[in-house]
Amino acid sequence: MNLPRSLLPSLSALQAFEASARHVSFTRAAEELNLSQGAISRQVASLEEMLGVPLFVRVRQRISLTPAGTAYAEEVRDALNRLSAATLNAVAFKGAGGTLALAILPTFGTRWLIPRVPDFSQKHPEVTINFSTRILPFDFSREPLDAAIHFGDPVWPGAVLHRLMGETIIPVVSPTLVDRLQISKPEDLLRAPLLKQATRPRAWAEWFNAQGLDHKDAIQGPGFEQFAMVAKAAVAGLGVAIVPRFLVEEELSSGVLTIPINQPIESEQAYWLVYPEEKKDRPAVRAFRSWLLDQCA
Amino acid sequence: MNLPRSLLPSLSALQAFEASARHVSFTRAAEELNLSQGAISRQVASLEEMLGVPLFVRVRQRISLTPAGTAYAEEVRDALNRLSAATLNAVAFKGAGGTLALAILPTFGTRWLIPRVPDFSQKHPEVTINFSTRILPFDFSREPLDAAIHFGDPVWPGAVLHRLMGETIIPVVSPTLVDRLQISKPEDLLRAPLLKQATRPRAWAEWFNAQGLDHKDAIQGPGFEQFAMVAKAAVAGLGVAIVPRFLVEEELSSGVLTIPINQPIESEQAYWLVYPEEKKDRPAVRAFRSWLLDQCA
DNA sequence: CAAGTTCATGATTAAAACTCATGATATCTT
DNA sequence: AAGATATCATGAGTTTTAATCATGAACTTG
Repeated sequence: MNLPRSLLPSLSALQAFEASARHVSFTRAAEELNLSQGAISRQVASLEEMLGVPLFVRVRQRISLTPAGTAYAEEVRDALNRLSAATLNAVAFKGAGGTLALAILPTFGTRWLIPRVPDFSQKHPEVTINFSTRILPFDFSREPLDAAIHFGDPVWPGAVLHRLMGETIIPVVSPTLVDRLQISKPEDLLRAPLLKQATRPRAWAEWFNAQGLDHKDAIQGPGFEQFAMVAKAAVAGLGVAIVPRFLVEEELSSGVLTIPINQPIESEQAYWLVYPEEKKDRPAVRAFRSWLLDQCA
Repeated sequence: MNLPRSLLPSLSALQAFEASARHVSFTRAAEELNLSQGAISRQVASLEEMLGVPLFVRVRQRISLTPAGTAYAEEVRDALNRLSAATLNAVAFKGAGGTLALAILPTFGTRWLIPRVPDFSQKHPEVTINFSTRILPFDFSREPLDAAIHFGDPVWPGAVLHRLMGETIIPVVSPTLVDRLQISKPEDLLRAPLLKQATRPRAWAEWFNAQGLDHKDAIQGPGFEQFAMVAKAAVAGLGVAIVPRFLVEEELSSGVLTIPINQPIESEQAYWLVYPEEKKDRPAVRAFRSWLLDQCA
C-alpha cells in the first residue's frame, strides 16, 4: 500500500529531516548533506506543512524534536537505509560480482578452503570474499552473511544446500612414536596413547570396531577442542590422533606425521555449502558455488 | 548507513520503476501514477544508467524483468511501503488522535468495556477505536494492534502493563431456583446443579473451600466455554453459576439473577491494559489509557 | 491493409531544489 | 558594554529536475 505520488514526501525533504533529527541542527545537517542551511530549513518547513504536524520545536534558534518528529525520524531512517542497501545490491549485479560474506568452520576454513582461495580469486577477480567464523547454524535473515560452510546433516530451513564432501577420518602419528612403540598392526594401537577431539567423541571407538577390536583396553590420551590442536599434539609425539585426512595433508607430505595403519573410516555426516534461497542468483554466490563444487568433484 | 545524496535514486525514479515492475508495462505504470508513458520510460532508463545495470529486458516493445530488476523491485517496494506507513503515522499525530487498534477479551469487552465506550467517544471524538478479539497474548510487532486488554499475570515482553481490576467471582442464580431449592446457606448449594465455565475449572472448588465445605458431594452441572453462556444458562434456571460480578451487573439489576450467598472470592489474577513501549506516546493510546484507568479507579 | 498498442526520444514548459545574502536573536568572550 | 560567533528564517534569483506533447519505429490483430 503505497501512498499516492502526491502524498509521499520527496526524498530531499526526508533526507533533510532525518539528518536534522540526528544532528538536532539544521546547520550541521546541511554540512553533512553538502547543502546550504537555508535549503534544509525550507525542506523541513515544507515537510511539516505537508504533514500538518510540527516535527521540531524551535526555541531561540535552537531545535528539539517533537514526539511525532522522533517517531517519524526513526521510521524514515529505517526506510532510507533499506533503499540504500537495495541500491547497493542492485549495483552489485553490475560487475557480475561484488562481495561474498561467507561463514566458515575454523579448521575446514583454514586447512582446506583458504589455501584454495587464490585459485578462486584468479578465476573471479571481480568477487571479494569476506570470511567470518561460525561453528553452529544461524539465521541468515539476522546475519549479514551470504553463504556458509556447514558440517553435519543437510538441515537448514529456508536455505539451499550442496554437498561438498564427506569426512574420512584416519589415524596419524609422528614417525618417531611409530618406531618407539613398534606400531605395525591395528592391535598395536591399543598400547598407544590415543588423542581425542571433543566434537568426535566416538571416533576411536568406531575405528577399533571397524578393525574388529575391542577398544575398552585402549589407553586414554589427552583431549582437545579443535582438530588443529589435535594435529599439533600428534606432531609433538603426545599420542596417536584420528582426524579427517584433508586436515593433515601438509603434515603427511612433510613427513612430520604418518599413517601407521591405512584403514580410514567414513563419517555419516558431511560438509555442505549453504545459502539462503533468495540469494541464489547473486552473481558472487553463483560464481563461488560453481567453483567450490568443481573443487570438491 | 545512507548512501550519499548523489548516489540515492530519486523517488520519482523508484516509484516509476516499482510500478513498471509490478505491471510489467510502462504504459500501465503511467496510468497508475497519473503520468505520461514518456516520463516513466525516461525515469526507468535514467535509473538503469545510474545503477549501471539493466532492470528490464526490452523485446519488441515489451518489457520483462531481469534478475537484478526482480530483486530490486521487491526491496524498493518494501522501503516505499515503510515510508508510506511512517508518513501516515506522522499525520496521525495531527489531530492528537487517529485510530486505536485494540485487542479485547470477548466477554470483558462486551460486558464491561464496550458499554462504556460512548463515554470515551464523547470525551475523545478525535479517536476511533477498532476492536479485535484476542484470547491469548500475541506479539505486537507482528500484529497491527496498538493495545490490548489482558487477563492473567502481568507478563508481556516489551510491553507496558497497567492493572485495571481484579476478578471477584460470586455465585448467582435465578430467583425461582432459589425458591425451588430453598437456598439460604452455603451448604444448600451442594444440593444444586452447579454450572461450570471452561477457563475457570477450579472456581467452585475454591468457593466451597472458602466456606469450609467439602465440594466433593456437589452436583455436577453443565459446562460452558464463555461466561456469557454461563450467565444465560443461570437466567434460564439450569443451575447456579459462579462468575465475575461485573459480568452480570445487568442481570442482577433487573432481577433475573440474584446472589444466593453473598460470599465472593478474589482471584489472584487480574485484568490489564497492555501496549508496546514504543507506542506509549501515541495520542490515541495516551487518551485511552488515561480514560480507562479513570474508569477502573 | 488499417487500426491499435507500446517503448523511445526531441523539443519545450513547469515545478522543485538550491544558493547567496540578509534579518533577528541569542550566547560567549574580552 | 562591545564585538564575535552561532543559528534558524526568509527574499530574490538561478539551476536542476520532472514532466508533457508529439512523433518515430516496430509489432499485433482484425
